[in-house]
Amino acid sequence: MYVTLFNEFAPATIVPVPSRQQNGAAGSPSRKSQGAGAHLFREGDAAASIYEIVSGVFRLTRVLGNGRRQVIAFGFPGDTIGFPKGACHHTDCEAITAAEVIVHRRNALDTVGGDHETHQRLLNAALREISAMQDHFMMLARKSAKEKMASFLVTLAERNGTPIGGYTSCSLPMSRADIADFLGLTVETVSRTLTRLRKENMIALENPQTVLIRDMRALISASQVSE
Amino acid sequence: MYVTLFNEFAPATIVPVPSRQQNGAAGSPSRKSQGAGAHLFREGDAAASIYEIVSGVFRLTRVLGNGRRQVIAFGFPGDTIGFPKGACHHTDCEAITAAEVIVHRRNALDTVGGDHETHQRLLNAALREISAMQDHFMMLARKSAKEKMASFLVTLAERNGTPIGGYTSCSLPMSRADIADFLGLTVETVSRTLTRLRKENMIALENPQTVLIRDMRALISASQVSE
DNA sequence: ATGTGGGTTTGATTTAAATCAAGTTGCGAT
DNA sequence: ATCGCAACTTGATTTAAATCAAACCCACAT
Repeated sequence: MYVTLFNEFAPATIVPVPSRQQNGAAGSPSRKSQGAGAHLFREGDAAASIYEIVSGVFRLTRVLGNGRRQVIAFGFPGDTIGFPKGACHHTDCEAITAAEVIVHRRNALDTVGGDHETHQRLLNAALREISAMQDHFMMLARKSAKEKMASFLVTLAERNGTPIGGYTSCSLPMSRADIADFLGLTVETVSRTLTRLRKENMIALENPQTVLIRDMRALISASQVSE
Repeated sequence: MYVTLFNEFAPATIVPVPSRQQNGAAGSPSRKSQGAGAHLFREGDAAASIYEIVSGVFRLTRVLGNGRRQVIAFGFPGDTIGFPKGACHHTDCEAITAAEVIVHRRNALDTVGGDHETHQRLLNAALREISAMQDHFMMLARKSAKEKMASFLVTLAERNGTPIGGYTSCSLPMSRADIADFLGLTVETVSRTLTRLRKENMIALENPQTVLIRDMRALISASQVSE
């Protein structure tokens, strides 16, 4: 089994499950803190728990033979990271900021006698995830660097942004390399594309980790595949 | 809800479910024949059934604003195509050869009182699918045209190939355009890459729709990300 | 205060794949 | 047979992004 991470913008693998599941035979959930850079788990680890992100941001990656790496998804507070599929993880999961998670034992999932409703929720989450991943296919295969970058910022803003005046401010907790490996680009291209969006007055960079979206309409239209 | 198609090589959305589910309250499955080019369903259609492919090959696609198209997966006999996620399909599904499917009503899935084991199987299938899709991310984002093409042929051969002497013969029921839209390339690049693999003696083209894999070892090594 | 080094930006150049543009090939219809 | 057409292949050229290379910026440690 293998559920990983699901949210709107992440293509992928973060399951937003309303916080509950305190009771029942599933065992009591416990809290866990993670420093920035600490791994929640690694590819190949036995998968025994499902984590609910309370605070902080996580990054899910897969590594390819040589150096090539694919960032599968980013996980934000409210997302849940779980992992069925055999018994071991297929991705690395690392906190990119200090973070806190709630740990649920995953027994409830594989026992056939387990919680029916939990099952249902998990299945729905997995299916939503699949749909989101299909969108990300388009992104990776058919979008230009500018379209990718704009899409990324738009979804990040929807998820993470705070309104400032008429604008939206949005922090980029992940490095340029992470963004590049998520979008299938290089750091240089990510950087260049950001400056390009800046020069076109769609965004401003308050500092390298904070973008101000100055023209959401234009950004959204740039995120769509151009004619 | 939204399960679509899952198999090994398809990144995506074809669920290989052992043929059963004849009994129970789910309603009796019926057969359906499809001519080549006929749609099993379209994006936006209400999703009421799950289909099991008996014969033929299907193509699952998503379309982007202008002409850009992404082929999400190909479905072969033994694969099952289903569709939760709200109540409507998020992809087009078209038979690319004459085909036959078994139709299962999908009631069993959303009813909480439904078949527990079916649920479990579906969830597992979805999770396997997610894992496969993550691999396809790598493919789309990080592989060269040659690596993509080689990967495609290798998985197609595993799934579909028939041994001929020491070689493996493999039919390509889909058009070059389908392959291109699956791999995130253009038709021209697909064609050129095939000739290149041919000139390197890894494959031969018996005719445009049939490849003979002459050196599987080399093809597999070409499918991996080069140093 | 002064290096040191990671992360980021910018610039010059190369390159893989896209695009533009003809040809083939094979097939089904007249 | 041969016409017309769609699918495929091949060739020439362009282009977006990668690569190679050098600064820049800033936090942090000496």
